[in-house]
Amino acid sequence: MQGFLKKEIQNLIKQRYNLSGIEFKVERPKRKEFGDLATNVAFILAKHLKGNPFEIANEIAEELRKNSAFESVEVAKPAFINLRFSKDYYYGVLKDILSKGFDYFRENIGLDRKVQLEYVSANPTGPLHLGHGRGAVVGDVMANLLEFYGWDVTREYYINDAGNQIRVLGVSILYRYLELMLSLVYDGAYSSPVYITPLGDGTTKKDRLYARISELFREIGEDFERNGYRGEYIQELAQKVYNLYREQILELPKERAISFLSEFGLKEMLEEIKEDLNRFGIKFDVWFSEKSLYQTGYVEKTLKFLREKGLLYEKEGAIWFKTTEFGDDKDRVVIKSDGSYTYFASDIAYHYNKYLRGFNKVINVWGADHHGYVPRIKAAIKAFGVKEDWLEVELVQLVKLYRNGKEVKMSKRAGNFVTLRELMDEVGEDVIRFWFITKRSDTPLEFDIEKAKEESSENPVFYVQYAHARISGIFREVKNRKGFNAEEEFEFNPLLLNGETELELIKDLATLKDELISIAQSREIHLLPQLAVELVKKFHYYYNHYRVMTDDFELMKARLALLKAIRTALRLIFKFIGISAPERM
RNA sequence: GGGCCCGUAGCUCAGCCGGAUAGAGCAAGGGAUUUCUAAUCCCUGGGUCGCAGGUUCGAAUCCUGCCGGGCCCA
Repeated sequence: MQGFLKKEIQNLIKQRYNLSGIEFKVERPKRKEFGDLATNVAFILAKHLKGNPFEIANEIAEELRKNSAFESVEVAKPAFINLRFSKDYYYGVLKDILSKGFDYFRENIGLDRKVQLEYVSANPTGPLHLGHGRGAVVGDVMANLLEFYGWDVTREYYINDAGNQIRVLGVSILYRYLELMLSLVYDGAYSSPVYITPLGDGTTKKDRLYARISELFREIGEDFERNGYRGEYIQELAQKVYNLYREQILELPKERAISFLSEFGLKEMLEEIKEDLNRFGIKFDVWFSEKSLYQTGYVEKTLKFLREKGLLYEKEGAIWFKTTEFGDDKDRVVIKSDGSYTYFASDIAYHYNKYLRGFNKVINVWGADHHGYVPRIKAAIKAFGVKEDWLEVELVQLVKLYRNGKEVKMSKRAGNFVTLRELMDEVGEDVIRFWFITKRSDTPLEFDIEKAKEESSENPVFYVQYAHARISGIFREVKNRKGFNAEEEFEFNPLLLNGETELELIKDLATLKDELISIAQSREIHLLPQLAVELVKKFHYYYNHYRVMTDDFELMKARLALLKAIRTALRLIFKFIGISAPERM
């Protein structure tokens, strides 16, 4: 609708004023009296033409009046142009929605270009927490929108499986495993004859187990104290290790044991993360391993590329990348003086890889604590000779959790954090998904568990879902009592929908497409819940003031048609947000 | 010390590429159902848009400084 008007005006100013490429706004005014759509084009033109805005507005209005799609075109002081579409136009929209369904709202804006979205990408060293959950929803909803609007979308999770923290995971599991073994030895689990029969040297198998446990404790104890992960999940992993391997881990040399447990922990954690995400309605097309970048020589290849461009140099035993040449405020190390690679090195390689895979656009959904990292990765991209806006970084702020009005402080190291899984158990996936995108993602989100649960009846999530359930309820009853199946296609007379609320609802539906497109383009997904609430609010009003199921069969059919169109719109928005559309509540 | 983000109703937040009387949800108070689901609807109150300047016909919105909160880096 907006697009239609915008084009009309653009043509018009080209013809009349010989201007093109003028940026102006077409929007739905806050007040009904100002019409269905309003534009500020006259203000903008006045600046270009150095003319009187009011006069220009009148000139344009005069031209627009010739178009039969508009019922009225008015100029309001200082120089707004307010338009009203004809009823026929709106009835046409309603019929279109019914015949096309979701496709009415579709438009190929992406032009089938390839876009990659990288999100979550949590280190597989612990369960997903709420911050990850927020990033997950943000990434997923963006992907849903872009996919619908004509982009060829790849959803990707980058697994940090190459760094030191994987080793720390192994150390942590080993430590807890040792604790477990120690308590078992004490509790007499190893007191069968096999273990207590003296061996040739006067010791027993049990003695040797005990000695080995003590030895390993001495070797890794300090490391664990300093860096180890403290969460309970580590104990659970240790228990799993014991169930599978019993005391066998003790027989391995220390480093072998650590790397074995690192691998074990990594696999287990990834499985859990996948399960959680699955339940949260999030599926990735690609799980991209950082380690693979080393194994396939990608990191080397990328550094070679940079070296040949003269962008690497040595200083203080380390290899540096001249990111300052591309706008960073200092150069960055890619290979440390001990010869190991930095995370930055593999990140550059990863983005080089994305570039070579031919994506037209790449969107990274990152935790906001990485914001200092953006200039250097952008620098790397510029070094590839790629335009800066090829990469879009969407920063997602923390989720502050409240319980009983008190903030729950979370730290992964200290292990006292609430996991996404726990929250899903407690308040449900739909509530979380909805709430996580009600705020702009770059500002911190406060999430009160008690509120989300206790005030469930006043919860906006249920408010919008209830509308869907109500429509479904009407359809059920109409079928039961009147024997009319509204699910099938049927003819109706739109002229019967001339109540004020009915026309407003149709207008809302007509505007919705423009709004969704705008959200997809600007990535302002926090507006989706607002859109849903606005539409649903009007629906609930309608429900309370108009009766759908009546003896006037023609009127009933027309109203059912309207409800069906609303339901289509709701389902589409729910699909984008990723929440369910319940048939009854 | 440098950089980034935020400050709007009692609370949580929209609005911010300048435009018409600054919005929504929650919370507070009052009302609505013999009818398709009351998880609903209607009405009411509530604001120095952090402060001070500047730009402009016009500023919550843009610029500068300050105050307050958060994050990153050194």
